[in-house]
Amino acid sequence: MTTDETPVLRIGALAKRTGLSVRTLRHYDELGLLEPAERTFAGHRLYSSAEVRRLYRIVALRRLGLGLAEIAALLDRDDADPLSVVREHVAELERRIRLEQELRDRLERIAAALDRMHEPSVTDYLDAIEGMTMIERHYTPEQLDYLARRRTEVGEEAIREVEDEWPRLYAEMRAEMQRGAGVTEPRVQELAARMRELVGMFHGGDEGSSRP
Amino acid sequence: MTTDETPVLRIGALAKRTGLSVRTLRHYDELGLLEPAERTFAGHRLYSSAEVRRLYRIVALRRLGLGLAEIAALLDRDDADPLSVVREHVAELERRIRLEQELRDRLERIAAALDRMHEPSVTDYLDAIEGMTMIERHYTPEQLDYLARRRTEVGEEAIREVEDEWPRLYAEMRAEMQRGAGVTEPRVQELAARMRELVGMFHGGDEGSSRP
DNA sequence: GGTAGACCCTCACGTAGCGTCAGGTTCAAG
DNA sequence: CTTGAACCTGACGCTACGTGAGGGTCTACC
Repeated sequence: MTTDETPVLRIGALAKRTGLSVRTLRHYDELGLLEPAERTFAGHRLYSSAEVRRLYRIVALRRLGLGLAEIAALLDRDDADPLSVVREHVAELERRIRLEQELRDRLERIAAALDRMHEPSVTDYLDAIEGMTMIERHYTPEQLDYLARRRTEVGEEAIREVEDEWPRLYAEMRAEMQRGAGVTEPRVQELAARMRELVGMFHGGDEGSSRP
Repeated sequence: MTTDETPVLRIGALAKRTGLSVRTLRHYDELGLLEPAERTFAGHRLYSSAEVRRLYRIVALRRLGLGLAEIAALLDRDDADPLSVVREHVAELERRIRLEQELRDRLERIAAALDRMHEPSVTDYLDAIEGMTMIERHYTPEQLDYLARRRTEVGEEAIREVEDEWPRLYAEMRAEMQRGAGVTEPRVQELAARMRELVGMFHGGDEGSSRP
């Protein structure tokens, strides 16, 4: 694997190197979530560094509790911002570590009590179970807010883009028409296409990614 | 909830207190894994402290990666040793914490590189993914050994039981036959049944609990 | 005592994310 | 060339619940 995009890992090698299963990687390919860079003549999958980078993000988001469909939607929107996934992942790890340390301490107290032939209180056990479910609860309210805000910001960016650009496009279009340019003129076509693009950002932009 | 076995938690209360779902608790009841202490006249489930203690062990063993059937088998065998589950659980938490700290450190380096507009190496990403799968790998070799040793010890107990009892059974059987007793005699039938039981411990004892 | 909403029951269909297997082709080392 | 490992596609199956339907119970309040 070189630092450019030369494909060098077959599916088995990638699976072994990452600890994932071949079945998992094929599953992701089937879903269009992680497609190989190319295939050999025989149909073998070849993965390059871009796929590895994307795979990191997939697995990290899985660990954050997102379903595969959600991950696909998110990655297709966010492919320019790899840093945000890493940041979230770090935050999640720190949360887990903290909760696990608390739970471990709690369990050590339970173990000490059992060692002394004292039955721990029921509350101890209930707290321990609750600690376990807290650890496995993937989204804190803060994280959900963050993701929701992210979606909103993308929406807001689109709105601002349209607001900034539309008057300029309109003014240029008007200038062209006052100059007597026809609708087949390349510049007019260009302006019209961009205007259609901006309009399309509003109608095709929201995919409704609520989790069942 | 008092310190004796008075049932006081209904299923919703137990679910809320532990962070588990009502559905999960019902599911465990259906499986006979965690049965309520009693039911009200209306059929509501009532859980006491004994159930809470058992539930702790169930959830802990789930976190260790055992399936529910395996947990049932293990708990039915080990109901006298709650301390071992706590111990294993502590060990698993410490393992996870250690791996998560390593992964967090690794990710922070990746984030720093991305911050500086440097693309991290592919090896960094591969290592990160591997770190994630290591964390989720439930059984360390030591734990597998421990569980295997546990099963072996149970097996050895069965062997000893047969070795101790068989000669006595055989001697009694011989005495009965030298007395002229027929095979239909109750005592002879009893002895034969016990001998069949002991033999069956060898052939029916191993459930092949390998995990796919 | 009556009411209303939260909580409980059983039953049962459905699912996400793979695991496993079958049957066959390709690749790489000896 | 041979052989065994690695790869392909296709497809059935699984675990541990989630969800909804339809109905009864419990508890607090009027």
